[in-house]
Amino acid sequence: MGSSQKKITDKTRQKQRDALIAALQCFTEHGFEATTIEMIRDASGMSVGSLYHHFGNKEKIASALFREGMRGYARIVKQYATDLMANSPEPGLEQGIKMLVYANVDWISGNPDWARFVFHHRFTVTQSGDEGAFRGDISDFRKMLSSWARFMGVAEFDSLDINFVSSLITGPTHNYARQWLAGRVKTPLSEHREAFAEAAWAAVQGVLIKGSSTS
Amino acid sequence: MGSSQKKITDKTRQKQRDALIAALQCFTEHGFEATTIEMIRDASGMSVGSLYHHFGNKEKIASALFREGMRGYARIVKQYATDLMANSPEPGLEQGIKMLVYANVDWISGNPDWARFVFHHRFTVTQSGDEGAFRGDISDFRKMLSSWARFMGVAEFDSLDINFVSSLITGPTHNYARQWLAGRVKTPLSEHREAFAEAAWAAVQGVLIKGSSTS
DNA sequence: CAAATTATAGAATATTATTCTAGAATTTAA
DNA sequence: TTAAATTCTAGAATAATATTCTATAATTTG
Repeated sequence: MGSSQKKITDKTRQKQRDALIAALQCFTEHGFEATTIEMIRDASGMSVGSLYHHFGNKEKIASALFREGMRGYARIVKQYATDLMANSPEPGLEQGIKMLVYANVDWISGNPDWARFVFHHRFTVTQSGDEGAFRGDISDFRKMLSSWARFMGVAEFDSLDINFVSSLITGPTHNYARQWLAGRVKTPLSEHREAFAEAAWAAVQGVLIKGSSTS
Repeated sequence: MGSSQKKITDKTRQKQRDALIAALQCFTEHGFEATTIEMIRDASGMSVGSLYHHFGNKEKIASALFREGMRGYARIVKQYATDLMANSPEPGLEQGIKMLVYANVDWISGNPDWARFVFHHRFTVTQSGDEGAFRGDISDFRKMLSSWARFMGVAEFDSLDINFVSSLITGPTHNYARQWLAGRVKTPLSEHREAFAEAAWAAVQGVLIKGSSTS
């Protein structure tokens, strides 16, 4: 592919970011379907032409937004991991897993609009347009998990499907988060922070003991 | 509201069902956004006028589809619960919880297109149009869970947020299912059937022991 | 500074959802 | 059985919306 690298200055990058925030507000308020380009134009102050110049089409706006959201998510996970390593010289698998739950709960609680959008578009976006762009972002968490396990010498982990294990860890949190973000449950996700961490650890222990779920 | 009850014959009900199946195929193949009314017209053999006569608009087609999907899901859960009661006179909480996981895994595995659609639209649909219509459907599972717990005299359950507990049980399964349905993981959900059941039980035990997660 | 590139604007166009009108099929009620 | 009422079908007409296009302004590069 002729990757005709356009020069993008910092100022325009910031404008794009602002436009994405405006778009996110629209999506949050009206949903993706219902927001029109016109609405985004209004909210962002950009012209239709500029929006299309920068993003290509509505789908790609969502795509860019998704990637931006994932970057924020990856950032906090990395941060928490770093902190854990700094504070405890020999963190166990339990600490590692709970840390992952905390990072998830905290990011979602602190960035509900981003989280709602990311959850809702993880599916849609991935199968359309510029996939390659965020291939890396998504798997950050997974890679971290497996290197953790390796680092801590949990041999049983190698025989487990990494996707299966991460579902155990984040599944309940994400499931509840979706409900909470959609307003279908009132008790904030954050109130179950500790309980989800405990449950994740218990679940992983459960399969490590039985241990026959090879992939 | 003037509930001007239209008379709906069995034949037309069947036609509607057929149209919904056709719509589901379109959505499965192209995604909701990308499928046009025209496509659904083609696939269903109906005219645009008929489609709008029966469903109202594109969103309502999705809504009807969602409800149809949820009915199928509720049916299998009810079935599994009945079978469990029939086969074991005094089923424990462990059996009950594993049964719920099995029902979920089996329905999703057996109806991937429906599952994909339901997962993707649980959010969208709920916040638009005719909400009341499926208020009941969705909560079937939850109600069953709490009556199970009551039936089995698990007192600790009363102090737990029912939404929290059902996230523990179905969260990992659904999380993995989403990935699998989107083609992002290859190992079929069904291969982890037993492991997810074990994990759910372990997770619930984990919070029951700690038990301080009151709502 | 001049050429080249990138950004902005909004009108023009194309696509798609929705509405509308007329008539066909079916049901209801006598 | 038949006529009125209701429901269904069809596709053209319309409206809403996404996308493209053309022109110009701003910015960067050499």
